[in-house]
Amino acid sequence: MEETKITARGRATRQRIIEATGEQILAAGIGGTTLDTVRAATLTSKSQLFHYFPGGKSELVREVATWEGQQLLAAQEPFIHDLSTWDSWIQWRAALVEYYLGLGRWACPIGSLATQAALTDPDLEAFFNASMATWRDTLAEGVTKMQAGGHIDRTADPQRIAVVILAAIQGGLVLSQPMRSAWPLEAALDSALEPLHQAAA
Amino acid sequence: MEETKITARGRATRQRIIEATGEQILAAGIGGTTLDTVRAATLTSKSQLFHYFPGGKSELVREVATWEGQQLLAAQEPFIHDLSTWDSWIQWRAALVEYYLGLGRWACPIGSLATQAALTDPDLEAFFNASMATWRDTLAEGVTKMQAGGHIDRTADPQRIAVVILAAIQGGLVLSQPMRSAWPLEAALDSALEPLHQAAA
DNA sequence: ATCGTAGTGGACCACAGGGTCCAGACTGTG
DNA sequence: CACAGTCTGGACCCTGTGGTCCACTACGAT
Repeated sequence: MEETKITARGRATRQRIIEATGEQILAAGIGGTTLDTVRAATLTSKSQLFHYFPGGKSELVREVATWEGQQLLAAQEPFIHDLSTWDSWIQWRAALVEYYLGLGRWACPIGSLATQAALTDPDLEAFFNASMATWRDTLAEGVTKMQAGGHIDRTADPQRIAVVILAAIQGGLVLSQPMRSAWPLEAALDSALEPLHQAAA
Repeated sequence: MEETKITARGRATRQRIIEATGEQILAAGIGGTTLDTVRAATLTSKSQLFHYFPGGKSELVREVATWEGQQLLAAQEPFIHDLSTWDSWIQWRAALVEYYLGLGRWACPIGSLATQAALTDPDLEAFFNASMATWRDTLAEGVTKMQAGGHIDRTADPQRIAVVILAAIQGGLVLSQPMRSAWPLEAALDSALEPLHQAAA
């Protein structure tokens, strides 16, 4: 998509639409989010929705996904690109939980979006795969640093540990959502980080 | 709901509808499952759908949820009601993975259903909460047995361990789905069971 | 045999919701 | 100022889909 001319005003409107849609999806799911409710929430018109997202709802959802993905990654900075010490891991964990807390809803924007639409939208599935892969690789990188620093067992597979941590996050959120409490997420996450802690201490 | 008269033939049709709907939901999500596709797959008519599920689609989905819930629990028998030895845990784990494998799709019928519809259907959310609670309690019971048998640390909180295990299952499935492989699930699950193993060995 | 009830078929309805169109207002650049 | 292109409003269309209705059949009981 080579960018067609877009003014500051236009960009703001577009962004407003994306964020409002993201909130609605988080609160009511993709199915519970209609173009009409988005239109109402953003004080826009149908034509604007299609002006900025010619591909319609599916394109809008994909844009929301990339936006939320950026937010999620940004929230973990700068710690996620360090992770060379146990203390850095602690800070990363705190920042992540803080991010989810700020959403006001115990759900991963990316994860829940994926489980809802990946079945029917191949593009979205690919995006989800890519997101998870880079996230996983970044964590694995941190594990490798810990190994290099001699803090933990060097024979362990960083990729595997990273996957276990991600699974703990996603699964923890699944349980936190109905319980409306952070503790399942924190318990799962801490448990997954335990091996790193044990060895580092 | 006092049961109205229902013959064997009727019960069979009803069950056929439930199972077919379950498969479609697992494959295409709730949104991707319409009454028409269910009708086609089961060779029934609209009127039958509403004859057996007067509450319409939402009632049908709830019935599917309870059915899948029963299946999920049944698949873990008899091990899940033992769990007094490490060996029993091993067998339980194998049975569970086997169950998910048999679905042909790396997703938890209960979990994915919940993340899709719990937001809009309070009844379904309550059902999901109840399912998770009993599942969790049953696992916690097993942990308690391990503690009583002196296999593991008695100061650990069984409920917490149970939640961590459930989170590993749900999260592992989230990652297994796009990767189309059992290993994320198995890695997450084994990692969560590690504490039990360590002490039991 | 007949009668009542469960079971079935399929036409039909209503409406939500995604998507289209066009006219008009705003904006910034020559 | 003029004009080109962006931005916006809102009426409109149309398909998909949940849900209703009614007539007809199958079948068990008395």
